[in-house]
Amino acid sequence: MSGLREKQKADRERRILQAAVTKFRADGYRAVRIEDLAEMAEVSVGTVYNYYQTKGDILIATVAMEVEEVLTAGEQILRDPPHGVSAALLTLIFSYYDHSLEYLSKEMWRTAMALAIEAPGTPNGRRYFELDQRLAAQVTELVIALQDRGDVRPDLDARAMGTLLFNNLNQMFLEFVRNDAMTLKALRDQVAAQTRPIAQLIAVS
Amino acid sequence: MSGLREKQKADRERRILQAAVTKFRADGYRAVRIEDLAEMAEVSVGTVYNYYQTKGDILIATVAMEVEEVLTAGEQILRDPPHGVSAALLTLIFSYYDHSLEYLSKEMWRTAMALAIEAPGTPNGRRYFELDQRLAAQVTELVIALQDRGDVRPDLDARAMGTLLFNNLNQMFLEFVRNDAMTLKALRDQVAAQTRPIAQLIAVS
DNA sequence: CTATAAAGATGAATGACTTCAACTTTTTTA
DNA sequence: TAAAAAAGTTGAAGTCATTCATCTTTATAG
Repeated sequence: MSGLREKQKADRERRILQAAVTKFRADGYRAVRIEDLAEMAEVSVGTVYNYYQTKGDILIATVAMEVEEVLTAGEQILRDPPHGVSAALLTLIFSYYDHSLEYLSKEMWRTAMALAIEAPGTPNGRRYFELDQRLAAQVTELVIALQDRGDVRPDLDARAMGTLLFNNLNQMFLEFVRNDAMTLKALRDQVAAQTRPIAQLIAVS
Repeated sequence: MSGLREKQKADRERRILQAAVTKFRADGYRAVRIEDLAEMAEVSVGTVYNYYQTKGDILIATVAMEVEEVLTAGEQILRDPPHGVSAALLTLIFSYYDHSLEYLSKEMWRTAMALAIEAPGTPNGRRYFELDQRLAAQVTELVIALQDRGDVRPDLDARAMGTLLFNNLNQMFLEFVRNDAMTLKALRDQVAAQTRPIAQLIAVS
C-alpha cells in the first residue's frame, strides 16, 4: 500500500493538464493534437485517454479551473456588495467578464461552450454545466442579499430573477466570444443597458 | 446559356439537403456519414463538399429551414397579440418552443447550436446567428407593440427588454435540449415563472 | 522472495471528415 | 460543328481523434 501507483497517476494527470493549458493557449485548441499533449506530458496517446474521455474533456477541465477562480472572486463581492441595486449587480457581472480572458482565449471559450452543449452526458460536460449553475446561484444570492438589505422589493421571486439575469449575462458573453471583433467594453455597455432597467424596476421605490 | 448547368446544380443541392433532413432525423446527426448522404443524393462525397463547407453546415441549413417556419408563426402572433403583457409574451415564447421539435431532435439542436458557437465564421454559422437575431428582434417588436397599445410603460427601453427576454428564453431552450429528460412542459413552466414577474413589472399600473 | 493477480501504459489500427489532382461535362468561341 | 476554356465532379489519399489487444509495472498472496 505504498501509494506509488497513486502518486504516478496523479502526476501523469497533472502533466497532461499542464500540457493542455500551455499548448491550447499558445497554439489554439484546434491546432493541438493529442499526440502533442502526450509528447509534452511524456506519456503515450493511449494514456491521455485513460485520464480524459475526449480531447474536449481536457479543454473543459482547463476552463473549469478558470471558472472556479471567477466564482471565488464573486464570493468576495457577495460579502459586501456595493450600494444600489444596479451597481451591485453590475459589479458582480463585470467581475465575471473581466476575469474571463485572463487565461483563456475567445476560441477556447467558444470551443468549451460548444462541447458542453454538444456532449452534455460526459463527465466534464456535466461539470461545465454545474459551474454554470453555481454562477447562476451566485447571482441569485446577490439578489437575495439585496432583498435582505432592503434594496430590492421583498415580494420579488429572487430565484427567477437571478436565473433571468444570469441567462442574459451568459448569453451576452456567448455573443462576445463568438465575435472576435467585439470588445470587453462593448460587452459591458450592452449588458449594463439591459441590466439597469431591470435594476430600477426591482428596486424599492 | 441554356441554364442546364444551373439547373443541375440547384437539383444536386436540393437532393443533398433532402437527404440530410431525412437521414439526420432517422439516424441522428452523428451516425450519418457524408458518404451516406452522398449515396442517397446520388452524388460523390467530393460534390457534397462543393455545396457545403462542412458536415455541420448541412445540419445548420436544415435547422435554418425550421427556424424560418418558427419566425413565420411568430409573425402571425405579432399581428394580433393576446391581451395582457404576460399572456402576449408567453404566447409568442411558447409558440417558439412548441414548433421546435416538429422536425428536429434535441440532438440535432444541440449539435447545431454547438456548431454555430464553435464556427461563427462559416457562412452557415453566421446564418444561424442571424436567425437568432431575427427571433430576438421579434420579441422586441412584441414589446414595442404592447407599448404602442398602452399595455407596457412607455418609458421602458423596449430593445434592451426584448433582448433580455430573448436571451432568457434562448438560454432556457438550450438547457432544455441539453437535458434529454426535461419535458416541454417543464421548460414552459420555468420560463413562465421567469417571464411573469418581468411582465408584471413592465406593465402599466 | 517468488508467483500470481490487478492495474495501467502503449501505439498500431480504425474510422470519419476533409482535401485535391485528375477527369467529365457544359459552355463559349471561331 | 469542332476545339478550347470554364465549371464542376470524382474518389482515393491525408489527417486526426479514438479504440483495443498486448505488454509492462505495481501490488498482493503464499
